[in-house]
Amino acid sequence: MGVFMACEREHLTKRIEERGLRATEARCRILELLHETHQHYTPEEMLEALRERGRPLSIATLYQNLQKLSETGLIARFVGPDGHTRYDVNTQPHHHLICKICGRMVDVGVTGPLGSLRPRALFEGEDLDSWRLGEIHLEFHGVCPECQARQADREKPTA
Amino acid sequence: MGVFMACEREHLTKRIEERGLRATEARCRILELLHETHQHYTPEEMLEALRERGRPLSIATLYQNLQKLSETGLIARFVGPDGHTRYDVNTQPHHHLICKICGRMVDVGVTGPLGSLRPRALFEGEDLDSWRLGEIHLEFHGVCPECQARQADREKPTA
DNA sequence: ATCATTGCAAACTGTTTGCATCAAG
DNA sequence: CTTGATGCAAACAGTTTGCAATGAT
Repeated sequence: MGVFMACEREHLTKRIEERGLRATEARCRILELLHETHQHYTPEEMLEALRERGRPLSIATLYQNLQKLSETGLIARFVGPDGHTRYDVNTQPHHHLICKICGRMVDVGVTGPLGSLRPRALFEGEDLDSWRLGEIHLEFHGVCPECQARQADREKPTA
Repeated sequence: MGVFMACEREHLTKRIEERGLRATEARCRILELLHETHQHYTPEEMLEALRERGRPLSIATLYQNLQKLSETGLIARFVGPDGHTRYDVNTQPHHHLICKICGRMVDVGVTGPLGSLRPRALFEGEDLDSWRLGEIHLEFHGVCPECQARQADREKPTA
């Protein structure tokens, strides 16, 4: 990973400047963090992660940059099921796989007959047929490998 | 609707007391609002709607009651795609149909082969096979009949 | 020299809490 | 009369903004 960091930095600089923004330290470090980890950080978590990786950012600068980066389409803002605002480097449409134990969220695609799913009315008098339908966004819920292992640990020792 | 209001009130009272809460005016009025409209109100919107329907609730009382009602399972709290906390009388698992113009959200079921959908990894080294998969939650995005009409109005007059 | 960016502090929004008052069983 | 509910005001968390200092072109 460290091997192509310098090259990454050049690439990032280009992508940032293409959008008419100055490629400052702060912006490069934010994008690096997101690209390297594929995680969906909250601003608070990002602040912490950036602090650990070297000199910290001011909270105002972080928010200002998250705003610029997302309004120029370099990152995507969304609100997780926990209600916290999070950011994703993956600006392509995609789905989410969410661990119901630890809350970890992974970007995924989908295989299967997505196109044949249709909404079905739950209340009388609701006219779904007149809606013009578009994209479907999926949330897969499950338990991640790490949390399965943790559950297994908790059961076996006593057996 | 007004016909079985009194009966509704009795029914609500019973449901509230079953959960060990006192069936106060405030609680009945909150549940009535949600049951009658099937809407997904934010606290702010609820305050406004309740004000219009008669004597207003204090904001603290509203929040306190939304907390009690959702922690006892009488209503469900969730965070909409706009990031606002919303409440739903439908505590059964269900999906959402969302108008991408006005943001209106309708509870729906689904028809089609939901069970044959599988998440697909988007990054190398991501091991989805070891996840234990559970429920899938769908968000159908589209344009509601009202917004389609509004769009049509905007186009035709000039033609 | 100019204009974007930074970062402090203050403002603001949505939500929760402490507490005195009030009302229901 | 005891316990839960109400509602004001204060506290709080997350986010945005005004503005002076700084940095990049």
